[in-house]
Amino acid sequence: MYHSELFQQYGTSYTMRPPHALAPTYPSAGGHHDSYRYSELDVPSQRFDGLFPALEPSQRILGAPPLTPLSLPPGPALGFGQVQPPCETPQLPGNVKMKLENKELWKQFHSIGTEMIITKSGRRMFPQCKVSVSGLEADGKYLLLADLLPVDNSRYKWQEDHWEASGRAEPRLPERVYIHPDSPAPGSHWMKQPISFHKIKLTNNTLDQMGHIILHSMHKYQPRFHIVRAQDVFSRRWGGCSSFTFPETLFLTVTAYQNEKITQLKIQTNPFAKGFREDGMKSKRDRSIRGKRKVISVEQEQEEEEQFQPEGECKRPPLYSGPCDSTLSEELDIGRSLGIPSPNCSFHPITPPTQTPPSTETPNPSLPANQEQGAPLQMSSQTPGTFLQTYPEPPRGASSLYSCPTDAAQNQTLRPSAQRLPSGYQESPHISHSQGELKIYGTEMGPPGNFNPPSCAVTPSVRLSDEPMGRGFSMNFPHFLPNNKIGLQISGAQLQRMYNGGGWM
DNA sequence: TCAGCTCGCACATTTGAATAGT
DNA sequence: AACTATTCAAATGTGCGAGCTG
Repeated sequence: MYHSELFQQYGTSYTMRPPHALAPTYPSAGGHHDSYRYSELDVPSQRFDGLFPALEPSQRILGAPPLTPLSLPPGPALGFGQVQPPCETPQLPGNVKMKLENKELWKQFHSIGTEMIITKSGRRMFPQCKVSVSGLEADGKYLLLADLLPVDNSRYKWQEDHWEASGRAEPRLPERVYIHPDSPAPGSHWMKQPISFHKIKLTNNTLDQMGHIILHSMHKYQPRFHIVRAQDVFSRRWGGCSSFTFPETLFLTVTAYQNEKITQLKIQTNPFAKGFREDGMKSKRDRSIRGKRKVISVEQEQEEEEQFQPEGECKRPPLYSGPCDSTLSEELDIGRSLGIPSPNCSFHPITPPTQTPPSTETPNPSLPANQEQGAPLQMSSQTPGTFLQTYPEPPRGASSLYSCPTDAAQNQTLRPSAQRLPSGYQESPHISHSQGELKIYGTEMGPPGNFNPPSCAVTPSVRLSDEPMGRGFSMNFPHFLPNNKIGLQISGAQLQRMYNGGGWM
């Protein structure tokens, strides 16, 4: 689920950080940048006046940034020269861990230099981002989010057999966040099976209206994952956030594959590219007979199944058996058969600067504790050989959590205005809306640990109410909120505070 | 001139509705 | 009537390659 599906009326551009952290500018190697403004992405400020009455319109820059409900820590190596305010986001417990499930496959790509196709209409990632989490409270509600961070300020070029930097990066694009469609869900739900982000789509269309993640071609990006705690079903406060990155998931964006090895590995491992395998219709060997349906023997099919289908793959996920996003397994562990060397790269925690940073670079002393510094994402002039050596092994015992202190005092000041809620919202069976608040709620909760949505898909927002849309909106999640069992509320005050750079509470 | 991008193509997979069977 | 299994078509996800563009 993209944020745009949750907050349609605001457009599709939401940043993961408060606007003062956004770079309306062009980051340079020195951490300073020239002013740059995406005028075509500006959103009329009056659209947000109801939500952020206290904000100066001048703060609303770069593609409707104010509307993020998710003010997360800025990424590493972003080149921002602006000091961040102290983060008030409470941390999740230290035992909250995230693991990259399909690490071996990622490593295979990473060893070559992962390339991701981006298209105007949006392209899924392969390998997909698939993680498992632990350490959550079984009955606590959490959101899982993902975004993509630019790794450095360089644009890259493929030179015969390797990537090398070739000039400055394009101006930053509005950062978007992918919200896992199961969100929010109890910790027991997130922990019971791997969580797949396979529905993330990447696009190079800066005017994309579909909510896909907008990236520049020929740039390096690092996926980042967030676990955000929603304190309880009806809470108006959210609390706790942990962010994670995995170095082997770093990739270069392209509109056409540059490295033939990547092409072959994608074809060999991606089920959707089966038709391009050596025994497929589009193989080089068989292109002359294109148009004729290939007859594959049963034995061949079985052989393929054994070779390429992962154990327990859900080829046709049964309905009502749990969220597909969490159970779909589309990737294949063929690393051993391919004999591709695995680089020494592993889970890379986003470590507070107070702890030993796994980076080889000097942490920016001006950065406060709420900024990630642990990920040594700077890469430049790399060859496939050096591609692997960017991430040293994190020190043992390094925290896997992003953390920052809680500001309890400010928490107490959060008093979302009840009058903003439409009349009768408490009786509404689905979602109420108003200028300042989105309220998705229900009256029943299943037993802890027994969360089991009937379908993986979150239907794009469907208008339910007869009220005029105006600045408010109404949504329904028929797949996700059967019998109104799950609730989520975002208050205008919370949004505003997050926009102002505050935390989650 | 050319690197990079767009678009249409063919093929494979996924998805869900329709239908049949129990 | 309810449930399960199967079939089938539409939707979607792939890489390829020709043509376009700046």
